[in-house]
Amino acid sequence: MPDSGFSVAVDLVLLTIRESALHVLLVRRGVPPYRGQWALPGGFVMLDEDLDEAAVRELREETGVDASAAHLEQLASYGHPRRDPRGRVVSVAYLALMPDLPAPTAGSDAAQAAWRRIDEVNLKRLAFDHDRILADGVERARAKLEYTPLGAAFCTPEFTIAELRTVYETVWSTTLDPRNFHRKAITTDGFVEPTGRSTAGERGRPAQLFRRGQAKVLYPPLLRPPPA
Amino acid sequence: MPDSGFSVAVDLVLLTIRESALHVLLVRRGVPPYRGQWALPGGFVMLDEDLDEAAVRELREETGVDASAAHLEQLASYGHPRRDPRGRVVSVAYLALMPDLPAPTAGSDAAQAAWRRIDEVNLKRLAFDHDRILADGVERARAKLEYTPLGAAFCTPEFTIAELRTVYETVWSTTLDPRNFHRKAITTDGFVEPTGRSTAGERGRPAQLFRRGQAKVLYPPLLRPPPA
DNA sequence: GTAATAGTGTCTTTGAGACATTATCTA
DNA sequence: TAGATAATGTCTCAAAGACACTATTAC
Repeated sequence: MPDSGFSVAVDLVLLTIRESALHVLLVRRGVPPYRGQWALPGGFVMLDEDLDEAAVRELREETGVDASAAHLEQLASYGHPRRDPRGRVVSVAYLALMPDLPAPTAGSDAAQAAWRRIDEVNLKRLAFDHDRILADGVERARAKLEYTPLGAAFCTPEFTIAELRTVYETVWSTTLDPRNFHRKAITTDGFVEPTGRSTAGERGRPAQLFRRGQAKVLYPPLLRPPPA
Repeated sequence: MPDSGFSVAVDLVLLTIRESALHVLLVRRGVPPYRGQWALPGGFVMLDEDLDEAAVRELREETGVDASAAHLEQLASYGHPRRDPRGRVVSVAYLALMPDLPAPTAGSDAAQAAWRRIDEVNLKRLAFDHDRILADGVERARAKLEYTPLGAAFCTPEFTIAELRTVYETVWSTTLDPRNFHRKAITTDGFVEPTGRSTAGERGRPAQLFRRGQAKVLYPPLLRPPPA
């Protein structure tokens, strides 16, 4: 009775911040369909694999990134009957946030990979329905910064308050008052925790280093400036 | 190269409020596996069907509910290799919120359907991984009330502020100050909009009737009382 | 010293929490 | 009339926004 003719894929919206801009990792497809076009990295789920496992594996295989260095969460599933000309493919999209490591971004296949600025890539035509998946991923990331400490996922394990603030400013495309942000970061329970260490050798006064706090959710949240 | 041996199902977490308690619609399975056990309503996606379409269809077929009467959104996907003994089934779960219509809840199959109180059903063993799907659905509903006007999805098209407040109190298992809630509902842009009509024939002063506002998100949100 | 950046403090405004009072209906 | 429920108003407190100042480094 059940139709068993489905394939299941995972696609990754892998975001990072480099050169003060939000970037997504794209791969150029080396095989049809959409050969030569840019797409999100991804691949098919194997028959004995859980979805999360497949996402971790694809992250490693297609981008050379170890899952422990990134935050990874399920985003949503996309299953239009004709979204893939090869057949009936349901894609489970994952959102990954990571610091700007000098990651190889070396695709296992001959496909080339590249970080692209979010604000420039939206204009391009991505393969499949990946423009919509990307848009959903970016919006999820923006929303998550409001009520979780996950902004730190874009930073190295130890970071300064100013670095964390630029993450927020970059992802939200806004500017935030450094003093108010500092107060919010310090006083909100479980947002960041001090390491005791400081930066050195930089210009200006050394900054204290923090790591991500243990909170799952920020209370109260750190809301984006209203759209108006 | 892609494994095509997957089946894809949709499962529904259909929530409503009746008798001052949050209820979920469950069906008793008439066929193996898990015969005789309670499960979320759901079924397999057909090969020419989009995921959302399948969710709407299952909502109609398994519960007799028309999608226009409910709020329906994708929740998450579950794909452990052995979550279904019949084979490799990936389930795309949907969350549905609806008013307490005298819905037939008549399963198309011989399966019986029943509304169960959330606080009582958590103890029981549901089929498959449906206990986890249900928990995720309830948490999503609780969170959505904070920053969207979707609490109104539990109400009839026109409702009073007091009715909307009891929705929040029921879903969050808390009590809210009627006067503060009234102020919040009225002054938050796009939360509710007046119809001009009022209740009549009830005890006490008649209440104004409202319908759901147009806002996608509430700003500022209406936060749950802190867990502490 | 100067320039640069980090960190702290204060005032104001907005919004939520606590709570009293008035308004309008049914019985 | 009494009883019930709706709606509004006031005071207080917590937290965000705006903004000035002090602290600590490199040079």
